[in-house]
Amino acid sequence: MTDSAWEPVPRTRTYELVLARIEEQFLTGRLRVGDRLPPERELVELLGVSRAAIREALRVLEAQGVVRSKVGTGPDSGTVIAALPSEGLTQLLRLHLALANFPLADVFEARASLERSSARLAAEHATPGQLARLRELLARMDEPGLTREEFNDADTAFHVALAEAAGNRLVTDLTVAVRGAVRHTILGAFRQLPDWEAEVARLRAEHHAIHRAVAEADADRAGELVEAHVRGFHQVIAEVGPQPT
Amino acid sequence: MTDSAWEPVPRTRTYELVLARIEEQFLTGRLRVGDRLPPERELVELLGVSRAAIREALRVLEAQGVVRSKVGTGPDSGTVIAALPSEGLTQLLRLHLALANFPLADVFEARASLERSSARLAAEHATPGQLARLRELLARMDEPGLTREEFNDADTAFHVALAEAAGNRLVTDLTVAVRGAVRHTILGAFRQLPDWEAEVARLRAEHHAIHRAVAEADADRAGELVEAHVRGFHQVIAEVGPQPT
DNA sequence: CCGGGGAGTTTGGTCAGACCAATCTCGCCG
DNA sequence: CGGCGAGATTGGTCTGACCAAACTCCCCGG
Repeated sequence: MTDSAWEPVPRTRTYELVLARIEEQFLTGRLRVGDRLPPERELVELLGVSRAAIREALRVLEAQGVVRSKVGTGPDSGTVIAALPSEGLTQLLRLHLALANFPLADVFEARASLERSSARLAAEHATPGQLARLRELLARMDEPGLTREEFNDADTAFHVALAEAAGNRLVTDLTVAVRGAVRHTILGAFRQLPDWEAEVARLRAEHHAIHRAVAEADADRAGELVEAHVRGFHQVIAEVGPQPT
Repeated sequence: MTDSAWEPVPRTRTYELVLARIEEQFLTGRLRVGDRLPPERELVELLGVSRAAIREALRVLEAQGVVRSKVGTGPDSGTVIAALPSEGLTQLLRLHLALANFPLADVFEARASLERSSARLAAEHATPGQLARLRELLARMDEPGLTREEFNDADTAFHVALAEAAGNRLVTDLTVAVRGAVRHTILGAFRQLPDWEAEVARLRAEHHAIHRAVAEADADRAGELVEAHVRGFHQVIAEVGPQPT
């Protein structure tokens, strides 16, 4: 304990205190998803700080996907507690990706790991409805004449649906976020592909194989296939080189 | 395309426009980690918006771990681009955990998946220095008389070091974030354990086994051990029941 | 000549107060 | 009975001011 003795208390900013008060309401369960926060002007009186401080705190919560604000007097107006983690996660990942804090390879590595797990769980727990949803997205991707954007969005939806079938909300939101964060990168790479049709054919075949393994409840195979699918896709993206946004 | 036809453009708030401008600088590489943003008052003139709008945007970036602000005139004062994704991630996960958007089981499931991957990669790529770091943390955890908090922090550091040895920054930051987000929960559960000493002994043994597998470059075993370790720990935490913060 | 101690400057932090705009409520009038 | 408009509620934005931290730099005394 000789080092860092008497480290001074960091001056806390007002908006952080506001944030702490609000978080406290979450932890004690006094505020839950769907509830409305008091109006900003009321919080000013309750907490004894300026409206600017209140608003900065609310902006942070909004960026985290915790609240959503609307003007007006309606039942869903005002600032209400929402649960949109994937949006906040997406934005966060996207910025740090832009700042090159996360190499693209790391993102794909994480995807491979998470989605392998999703596929295994989905193979074990997927409901008929979830399997139908996967088939529906397979059909969508099989449609001829899709633009690269349309195909990618269906592709993303397929992987997200797989995560949903696994029944893990955190992994689902992470999947949504990661796909959202690299969307631009992927679309850029798609445009550079020497043979787009061949690539799409390969992706379609792999998706069908994954769906089959999941439908047959073969967790091991489903996991392996998804992992290989993600890695193979990364290979393709990496080969056309990093795209300037 | 019959539904949602003519969906109106959502009125964008000023601070979001500011955010977009700043993000643009990231994407084009004009602003990089370590650079300083113009002073708030200067941004007011550059972008033609009020200082409040600027500040709300900066708060968001700060919450995401993208910038860090300090008063004064020093070289590292002002608002500078930082790269602290784990802090933003931690806060985000913690709030959504508090709001019960993420069941604890989901968090542990994600951990199991990510850390299995980390262990495998670490077994393949760990440098001597990283292995030494792991040994150091093992020794720390072996010290007698540690408080539950001290043990948990060393435990967390061990798992983070493992992720670092795997060489994946995104996964490392996710690991830090997840551990930070459930720190309170874990400490609360620790206090309820019927036999703390026995549990610690088990954790120590498992950590040593993991380190051994990594040191011997046995990826398969390292992965299996970590996955089992995380699941077993979850079992213990879940058994003592959900703790009221 | 050297060094310490202000004064001044820069920069984020905070506040007060005002006005705008979207949206709903409710009662009046046709 | 129905529609429309006034008013209330609420977030969105701006202006302008002052505070406090932290550095720069120069002046004055040794």
